[in-house]
Amino acid sequence: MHPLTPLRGPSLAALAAARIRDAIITGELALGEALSEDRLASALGISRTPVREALTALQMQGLITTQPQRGSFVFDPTEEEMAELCEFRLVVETRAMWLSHARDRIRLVEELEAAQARMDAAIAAGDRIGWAAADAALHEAFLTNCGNQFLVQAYQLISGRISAVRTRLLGPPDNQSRSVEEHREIIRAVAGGQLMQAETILAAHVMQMRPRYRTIVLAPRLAAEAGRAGGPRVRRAR
Amino acid sequence: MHPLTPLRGPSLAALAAARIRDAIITGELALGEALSEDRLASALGISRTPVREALTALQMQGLITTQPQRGSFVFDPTEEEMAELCEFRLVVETRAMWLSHARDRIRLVEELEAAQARMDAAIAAGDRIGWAAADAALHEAFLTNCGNQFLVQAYQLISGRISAVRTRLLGPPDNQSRSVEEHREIIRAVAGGQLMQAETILAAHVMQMRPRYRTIVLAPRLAAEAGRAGGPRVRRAR
DNA sequence: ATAAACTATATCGTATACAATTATTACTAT
DNA sequence: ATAGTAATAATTGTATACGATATAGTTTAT
Repeated sequence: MHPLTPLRGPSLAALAAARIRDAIITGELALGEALSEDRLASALGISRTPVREALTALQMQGLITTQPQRGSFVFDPTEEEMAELCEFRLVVETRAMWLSHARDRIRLVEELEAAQARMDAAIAAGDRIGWAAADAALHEAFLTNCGNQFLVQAYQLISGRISAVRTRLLGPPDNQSRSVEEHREIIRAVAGGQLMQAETILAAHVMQMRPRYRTIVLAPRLAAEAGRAGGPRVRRAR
Repeated sequence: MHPLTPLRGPSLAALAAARIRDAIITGELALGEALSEDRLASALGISRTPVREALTALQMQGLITTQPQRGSFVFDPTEEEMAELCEFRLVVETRAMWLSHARDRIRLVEELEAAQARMDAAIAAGDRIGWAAADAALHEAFLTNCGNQFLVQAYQLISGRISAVRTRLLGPPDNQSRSVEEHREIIRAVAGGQLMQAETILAAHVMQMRPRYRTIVLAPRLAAEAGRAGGPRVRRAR
């Protein structure tokens, strides 16, 4: 295939970015949590320089916000931002679905089904992180072969945030079966060439994230704050 | 309006990013040209640290590419990449036009006409850079009030590259009047609520960039290389 | 003359040190 | 007790130094 593999080790900055990104997505770092360059550097066993580079990269992906002389904070969307996020996500995913289907629908369906299989396995094993990862992979399957690198980049602009929020919403088992069933329906529609129908289901599926975010993430937080009995007080962005 | 203005000076890294970005857009730095962190730092009178930060930011905007241990290079799109760039640009601009029109069409038309006026003035004054800037402002007017920050971010993913290429295409005076006339038609259609028509003109207008890029940028370069009489040999990415 | 090996230079990647800014705490006066 | 103030700690922003790697030029052997 390729003439010769690159064979270059990733830089510490890239490794740090990947590691921190993972920590945010899996929930190891909480939404809104303050990040100290010093502590991150110590924790990762490297100096602050590559950590800073990683943080600027993560900032571009919207996973953190940095305030001058104050610190960096894990992103922490309001409900309105969540709505915009979903809206944008839907635009990009939908367009990518059409492009991808037009280019190579066999491959598209294959990848969708592969992700679906991984998801089933993760659910059966009770692996929540694996489930979330497979969910992300399923939706990203629309992008991988859409043929426009800029559409992919546009999706990367939000995919991290989507993944991070998704992890936090993997709660109520009653939603599991529903979500799984919607995925199946989407795949079935795409495989059958019923893209308009797939679009409809996809829209409903994607837009569910907003109310669920409010119920599962925002509401408990407000309740805790009202009762002043909130857990450990964390430094947050304002 | 705002409770209190931030009143914080921008960091050296931000200043450097803006300065280098400007140099790329105005043509002070050539497409494909090699950039040395050391030389940039000396030229800007700062250390390498903020320069590196600026370069990572510019890389995210697609204005440069960085190769490990080799250097950074100003972006230098192939014709295919240029086509994808235009395609994506059209998708985003069109969608933003509809959203913006629905939200506040009065303001949209105002901003379009303001940019148009700036453009006329720049052309009359023979200010090519000013012309290009006004052209960019006109198209960005669709974005500024579309109400979705992520659409704006998606546009920023490519707007720098678009601006940089535009500067290089400001050549043949015969295209000037045509481009100006198209802008007028777009504004007229938007003001009249004829968005479908505006979309059609916008599509033609945006897509012209690809063939013009081939003719004005790519073709002369190939000719020079064939004759081996090319100007000063510059280090380029491979 | 050509190709291979070696040296020198340029460039980036990372660590560390210091300065500037912000937040927190302790303290004092009312 | 509360508001204001000064001292302290924590944090980022920038500069500098050093090592690692890639490129270019030079030398040498065939």
